[in-house]
Amino acid sequence: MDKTYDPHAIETAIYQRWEKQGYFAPQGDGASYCIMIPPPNVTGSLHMGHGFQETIMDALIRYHRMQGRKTLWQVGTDHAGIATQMVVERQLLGQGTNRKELGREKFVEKVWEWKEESGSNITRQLRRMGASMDWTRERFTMDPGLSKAVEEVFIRLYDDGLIYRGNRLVNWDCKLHTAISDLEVVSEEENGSFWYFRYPLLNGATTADGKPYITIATTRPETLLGDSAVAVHPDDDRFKHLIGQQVELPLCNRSIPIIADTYVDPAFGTGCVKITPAHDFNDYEVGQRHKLPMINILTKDGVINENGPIAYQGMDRFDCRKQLVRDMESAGLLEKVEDHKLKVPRGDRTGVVIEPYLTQQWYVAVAELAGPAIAAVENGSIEFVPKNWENTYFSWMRDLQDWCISRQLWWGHRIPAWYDLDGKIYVAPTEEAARKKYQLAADVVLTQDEDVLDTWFSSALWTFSTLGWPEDTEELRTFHPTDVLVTGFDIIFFWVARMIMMTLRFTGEVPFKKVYIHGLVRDGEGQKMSKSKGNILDPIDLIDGIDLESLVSKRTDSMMQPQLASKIEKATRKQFPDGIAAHGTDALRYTYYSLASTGRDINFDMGRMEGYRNFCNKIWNAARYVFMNTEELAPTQPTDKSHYSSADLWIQSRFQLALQKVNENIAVFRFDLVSQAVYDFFWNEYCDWYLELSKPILWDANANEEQKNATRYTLLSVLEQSLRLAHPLMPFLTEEIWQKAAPLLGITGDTIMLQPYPQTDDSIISPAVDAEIEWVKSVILAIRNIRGELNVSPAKTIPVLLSKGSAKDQTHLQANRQYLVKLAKLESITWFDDSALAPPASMQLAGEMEIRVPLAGLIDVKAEQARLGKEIEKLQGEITRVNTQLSNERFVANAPPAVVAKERERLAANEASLLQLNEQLVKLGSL
RNA sequence: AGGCGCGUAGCUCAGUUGGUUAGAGCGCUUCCUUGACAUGGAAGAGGUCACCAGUUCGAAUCUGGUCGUGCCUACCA
Repeated sequence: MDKTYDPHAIETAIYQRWEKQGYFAPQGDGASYCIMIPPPNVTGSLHMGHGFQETIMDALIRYHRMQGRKTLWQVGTDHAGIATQMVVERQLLGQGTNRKELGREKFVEKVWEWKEESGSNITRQLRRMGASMDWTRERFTMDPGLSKAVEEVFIRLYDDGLIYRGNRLVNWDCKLHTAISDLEVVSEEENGSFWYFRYPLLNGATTADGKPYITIATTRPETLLGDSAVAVHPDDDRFKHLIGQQVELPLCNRSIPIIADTYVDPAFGTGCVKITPAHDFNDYEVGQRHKLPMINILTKDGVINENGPIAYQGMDRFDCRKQLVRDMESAGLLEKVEDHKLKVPRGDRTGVVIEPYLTQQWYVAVAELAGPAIAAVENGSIEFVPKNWENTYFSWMRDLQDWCISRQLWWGHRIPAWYDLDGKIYVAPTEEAARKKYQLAADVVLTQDEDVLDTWFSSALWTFSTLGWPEDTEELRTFHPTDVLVTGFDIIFFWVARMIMMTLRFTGEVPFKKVYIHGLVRDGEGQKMSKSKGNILDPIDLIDGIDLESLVSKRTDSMMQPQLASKIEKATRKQFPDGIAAHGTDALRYTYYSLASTGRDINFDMGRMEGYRNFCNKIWNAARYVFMNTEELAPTQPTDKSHYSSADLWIQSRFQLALQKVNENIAVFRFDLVSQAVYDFFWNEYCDWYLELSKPILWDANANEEQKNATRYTLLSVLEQSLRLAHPLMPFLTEEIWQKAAPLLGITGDTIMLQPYPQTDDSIISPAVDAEIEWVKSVILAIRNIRGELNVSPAKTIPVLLSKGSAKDQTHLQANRQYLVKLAKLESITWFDDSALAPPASMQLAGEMEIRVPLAGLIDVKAEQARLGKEIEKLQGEITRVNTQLSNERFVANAPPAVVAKERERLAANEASLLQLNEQLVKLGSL
């Protein structure tokens, strides 16, 4: 084995072997365990969030697979209607054409081409992460099986009256020419203006203070063209008398009524509100209440249409705004303009301002679906982790609006609805089926609806459509409901809630029993990663490494704002002067786990990743040591337990404790604690102590062969178990080493992946052995402390004198003398029954036992006095604290007896230690 | 405006139902190339647990409030 671990040399080959051998497929007859991947966009690429998510899922999958469960990780991708269509449209633009020129059929063909071409990108990256998903079952939301499920669901919901067509206001994206759902709109505060317009009163009416006009305030002047009324609050004394009067709508040559509605807040603005039912959600409601005309003034492009005055027709909505304000001003009707902050709704894909727009769309009536979906979480059939997300879920579900599912796109599932010439609707999978279902005469002309379904409609069916529904398949029976959904909070509404509703409706089962909600991956400073901030990290770059120039150009390529680019370049050069080193997949994964505590975002820390890369290297080198001692002569399992040294028994016991921690924490998704348990055990116990403790035995010419064999066996078998313990977290490294370790133990099996996970066995846990090795450690630490504090060269062997210990100390000493000599580098160990006879020395305590390193020629008395002084001071502080505590009667009376007893013991022990140290100090002083 | 989080070492984070001297990694200081590993080993330094009040024998932990900070939802034309 090489001296340094080189992940690059092994990872890809190992993965290819796993996949080729079919290890990712469900196996055996165990209880099923299934996770559905949240399908990434088929044309997308892997980012840090994906990396994190897949890493969590893979650990769960590998863990349960090794537990003997029949495990399926269902993989697949999403067609992502809007995102994908936009990418292809942009490409076409580059080729000097566009989708309209191509026509629908050709365009969709192009998208399929692009999907085939780029679709493998993200799946290749998933493989690099080591994700053990069953690629033979890869699905795509638009493949035939899933499309069939989509049709089936649509038709059944329609037939049940839960899907309907309606003419109402939607969020309209003027760039995409499609409706989008509320969830696809992001509102952010922007600087705008508040324009105060005067609407002249007609028929000689005046306001309470005698003005011949009323003033309204608006943030969207252009909507004036579609006004149907002006509203005031019914109890507003300033305007009460005007209710029912007419005002002139400026520039439009028509008059509109003044109406009363409690929607108006008299304290805001002027207390008068222009009402534009066709272009504002609130106004729409008011319009409905008062039966006002809906005047749509915009085309699908956001241009003023024929309903506007001629002067504005054909004008873009924002140009119109400017022109209209100018015109109002010159008409003397602009009272004032104020700066105003307002939330502007924008499409999350296009970034253009969304218009409330009146169109025909398809809707899912969600009320009936929501009930069971709420109940499933209430009664615990579905559990959120962390639990507090359930509140978010409830609050959203209980105030659910009907779901607009039609999109005016070409890429997606075409809506299975046909219209005859009268516009009558027929819903069926095909035209032929429609004729049959509705018994239509052959001469009835049918045309299919042009729209496609919202992408989330098909993803809502993901858990059961991927398993073959609507057929009653073996897979469905075996793997549904799935065990856990691992996803981010940002799509609880988009996806999780809708999956729950649809799955309950169509399978009668919950889609998953648990929902593990993880946090967002941010950069080391807690900033959201984004292109414009230039702080994006690519998981693949962290695995393979990347040189500075490539990183800079990657981060600054295709920047919209060049001044940002130079800033990003500078920051990048400062943060990564040498680029990013290769860390390997296992180190990246481990970093994710270590940061994956629940209920908070993850600030990705490069420093930590380096630490875990080092951990990988540590494992690698520990394995080298083990193989050095076992390769030539494979150890055999000891026939008698007595052959084991106390260190052998200790490390076996410690392994069990680590295993317990791992099991407990995986069950509650605490991967940070899982990773820490493995790290602590392997580095701080196995490497730091056990490997060192094995040396005195293996290198002792006097030790018998049975003892040596037992130690070599323990070295190897604990290593092998540790590899299995860690495999779900670091699959590649563990596989590589296991391949070498397993044969030495006579283990047959082609891969660690399919080996059983280590089994807990309480009989291996031994508090007595644990205490014994703790004793050894404490003595060694005490001696090392003396060495360190007093600067004794580590190369120098030193004598040690022990005294005042208990019988137990003596027993421990006898059994473990060799460990002390080797690990503390001792020349001799002498037991003094009478410490008064001890020569001048530096002293440390291990319990009551005094440990002395004679001073002669080694150390200066002053330094030793200072060291003792420090110890004494610390002890005194502690004694004072405990004394105060114990002299508090109420503490003694109220605290549990065990706690009081503990404090008393502590006081006694500290006082004894203090006495010993003081004596020592006096002794030194007399020199 | 409501809702949910967060605030612990220089940095990134743990800290179970209140109960030893509040932990880890990175960074820092000193020493060490000894036969697994310098991506290493040994020994250290470093924290008024944001602030205030309360409950309690006892609070990083529970309650209330303040400040700071992040996100989500709904929004006033």
